[in-house]
Amino acid sequence: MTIYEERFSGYLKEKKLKLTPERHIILDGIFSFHRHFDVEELYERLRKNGEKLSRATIYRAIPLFIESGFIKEILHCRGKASYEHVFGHEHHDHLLCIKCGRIIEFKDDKIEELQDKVCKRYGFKPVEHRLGIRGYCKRCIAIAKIGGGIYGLNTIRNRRKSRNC
Amino acid sequence: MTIYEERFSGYLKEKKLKLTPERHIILDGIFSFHRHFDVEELYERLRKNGEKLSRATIYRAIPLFIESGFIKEILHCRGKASYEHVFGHEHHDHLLCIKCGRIIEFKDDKIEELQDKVCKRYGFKPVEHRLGIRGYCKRCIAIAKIGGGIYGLNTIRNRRKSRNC
DNA sequence: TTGCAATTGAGAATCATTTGCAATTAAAGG
DNA sequence: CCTTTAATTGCAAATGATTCTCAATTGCAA
Repeated sequence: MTIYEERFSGYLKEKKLKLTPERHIILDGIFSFHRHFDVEELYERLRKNGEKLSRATIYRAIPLFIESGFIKEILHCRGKASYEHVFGHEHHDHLLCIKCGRIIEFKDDKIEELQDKVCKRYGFKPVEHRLGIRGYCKRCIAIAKIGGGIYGLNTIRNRRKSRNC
Repeated sequence: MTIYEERFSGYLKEKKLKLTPERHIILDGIFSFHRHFDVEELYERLRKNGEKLSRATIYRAIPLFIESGFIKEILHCRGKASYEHVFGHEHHDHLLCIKCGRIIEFKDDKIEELQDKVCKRYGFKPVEHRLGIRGYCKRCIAIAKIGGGIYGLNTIRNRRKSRNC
């Protein structure tokens, strides 16, 4: 039993919830993959792995994983929620391209420090934080330059087409 | 013409977009209301005001307002996006107490600066950003010290009911 | 005034997420 | 092992925010 499994089963017991095979499968799926994921991706990955379970079960399990601190939701894009696992990983923040949807991770200790300072200033005990910057990524800027500038018509049209984030 | 109308019309012209009566109505609607709003609320408010325009037009205008820096998206809860206007208001970030729900606004220029630096590092052009720190506020920490601990069952249950927003 | 690309409204379409329900099952206590 | 019971599942239908389609309209540059 991995440390996550142990911790998760403890969490469930405490809440009088059941450790079902499905939840086990989902947990493994989450921790066997080290990138952002959304429900559909997770579902398909598990399916390809031969697992049998339904989307609904995953949707129903997500809040449990969030609440127990295993995953957290990161920025919404294209009307879809994305998650990443958190347990045992270093914290980082995100740049989200509102044109192509790309997510760039970054980490900046100075920013973290300043956040702690702010918390101290307010007598606030931080548990987690989320910093997301939306804008245009390098590649989309380059493409836009050919087509007439970052804020050209193309950009706006494309953003609309791609369900602006 | 108000200063935001002027600025918005400049923005549109630059992008070869049109300043339609509908966009004007939406702009006024946004700035005549000083709280968070979602599209449905804005739509109904304008309707009650006797304005004739469709939801679709509002949805289509939102990206323009975001991109031109007039509003920003503040949270996605239960599948719905909320916005607040920004123009003429200083930017601020949030401390969110996960026990009592209090929101404390703060501003830190140093953090903003560092964010810009990060963007430069990645060749990223920021449009807007969001920083939210979740944790426990001063008052709740004080209460917890007397009572039974920060993580009361109610807290956890309520968080689940509200879908971890 | 004209030409035309941008915009609009209305409702249909989309698509992620949620829910109702009947059948199944984990887990606690015999 | 057996029973009991509330939790869980899968499926499909429902929901609900957002986007799209398209014909008709309109802002605005020339």
